[in-house]
Amino acid sequence: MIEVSQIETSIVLRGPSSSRLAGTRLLKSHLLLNEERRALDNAVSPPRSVGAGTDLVQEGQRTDNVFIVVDGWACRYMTTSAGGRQFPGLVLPGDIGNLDSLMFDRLDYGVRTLSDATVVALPRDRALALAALHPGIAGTFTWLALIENVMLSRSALSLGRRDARQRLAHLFSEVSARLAVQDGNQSGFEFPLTQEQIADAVGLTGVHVNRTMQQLRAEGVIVTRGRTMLIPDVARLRRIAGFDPRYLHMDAAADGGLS
Amino acid sequence: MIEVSQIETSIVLRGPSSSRLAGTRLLKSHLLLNEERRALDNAVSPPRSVGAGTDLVQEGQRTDNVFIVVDGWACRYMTTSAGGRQFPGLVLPGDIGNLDSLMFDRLDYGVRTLSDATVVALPRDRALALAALHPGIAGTFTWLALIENVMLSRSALSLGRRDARQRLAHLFSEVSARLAVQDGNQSGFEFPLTQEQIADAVGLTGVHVNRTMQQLRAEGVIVTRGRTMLIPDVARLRRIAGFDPRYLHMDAAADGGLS
DNA sequence: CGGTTCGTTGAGGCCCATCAATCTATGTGG
DNA sequence: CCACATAGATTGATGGGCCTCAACGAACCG
Repeated sequence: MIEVSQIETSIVLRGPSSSRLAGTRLLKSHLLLNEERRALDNAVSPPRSVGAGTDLVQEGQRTDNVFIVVDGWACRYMTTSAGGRQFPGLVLPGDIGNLDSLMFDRLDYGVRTLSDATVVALPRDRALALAALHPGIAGTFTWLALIENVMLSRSALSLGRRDARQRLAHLFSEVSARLAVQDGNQSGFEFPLTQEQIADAVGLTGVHVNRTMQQLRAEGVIVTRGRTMLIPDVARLRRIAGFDPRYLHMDAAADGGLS
Repeated sequence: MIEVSQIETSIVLRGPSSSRLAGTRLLKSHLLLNEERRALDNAVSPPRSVGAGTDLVQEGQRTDNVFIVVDGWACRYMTTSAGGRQFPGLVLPGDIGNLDSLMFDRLDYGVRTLSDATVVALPRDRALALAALHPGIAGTFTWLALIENVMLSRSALSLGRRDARQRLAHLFSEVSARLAVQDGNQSGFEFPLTQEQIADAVGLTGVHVNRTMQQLRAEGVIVTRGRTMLIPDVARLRRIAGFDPRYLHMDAAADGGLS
């Protein structure tokens, strides 16, 4: 929060509108020049507040906007014809909901808020125009897409080859790792997902998620109080999950980047 | 094949070396100018022939090259600490094996050939330099990354919410759809995967893949002869799989793109 | 205080994993 | 040309992890 207001004031000096993308993963890209950051910020719509459970984009719908969830949680969701639902990804505060809309006019998943959220829209044509003009912006888009790739690949390993206990441990590991970058390194964090929604994220049933989380609680691996989760021993959780934070590429400086 | 030789000759006129990327998905990008196509072709290493089962990049290894599988099949593979193996993606002829290496110096998966293959390497620094210089190349990289995103997301739905029969149908649907673009629309195609490898792709056991494929054969959904597969009724297969080819974004012209 | 959402618990069953053996095709050396 | 080895496909028996169905409890809310 402190960091956010700092960024806001520093940008207010430059343009007529305060920063709408402050704290966003897009703006945090190390590939961006400050000038490009400002250009992105100006290209984006005014923030909109939406309630939990509203569709930013419906499954299979077409859209011309890339939605950035400045605050709050959302999910990408898909459904089978039989009614099964799966979240291919969670959208955490500051994340982009539908980067695919940068290139494709139709989305094969939907984006829905899981909590009250404030959202900002980046029109595709403006995004593409900026990318064509600014190499840093273009590089940031691939960078963001590749990070999602990494998370989706790891998720495939979980869904395909891990049991319920490990899948849940992996989900909690990933979420805590992704949040840690934005919130500083706390061991407790907001986790607004319903058990049913957790089930949709890890490919299980709500009932089984319940039983498995009870087991994890009994072991002391996780502590839940209301909608907040606390992980007493992150290393242990990660050991259970087989989770290696090194491949999340959150600290971009450690990677090759533009070199 | 006809198309390939056309591209070759048209490029031979321009540069000293014949096209190394002909027929490759990278070169087929609709975002590319011919000048950019030539630049990419010149940035790439000479083709190398490798046998089946060789690692282009080992799991968790660092590399400075993006490998393009000009011919033959490969897979991205990951393993759990318990020894479970999962393919987050198949690399078909003309596909890029490790696009992630464009931005990250360390890969969290490995890339291994599934058949004899000829491979070409694109050094990261050269790729990034080209991307910074040519908007079409930069856009192509995001486009490729986003396509992989789509496939990974659909795979997540399969792994999380579909049974063995549907998963196999989905795999065969996707492979046939991806191949159709390159080979013309045939109903039969080379499918060099072992049943064990199919199992690694869909998150099942080799034994169960065997039984389920027998069922699909008995129903006449698929016909296998040696390493070639034939799908008598593609529509039926796709119905079983819940597969919608519209979201594969193979015919790029139909999409928004650069507009 | 009735309704709704979400968490929890129990019973029963199925899909798929596991283990292990057999069969077939292919290749190799003597 | 045959004995042998190996990789991959096939089959059977058994068990377990997770699903399904169903009910109940708890928290929240107008």
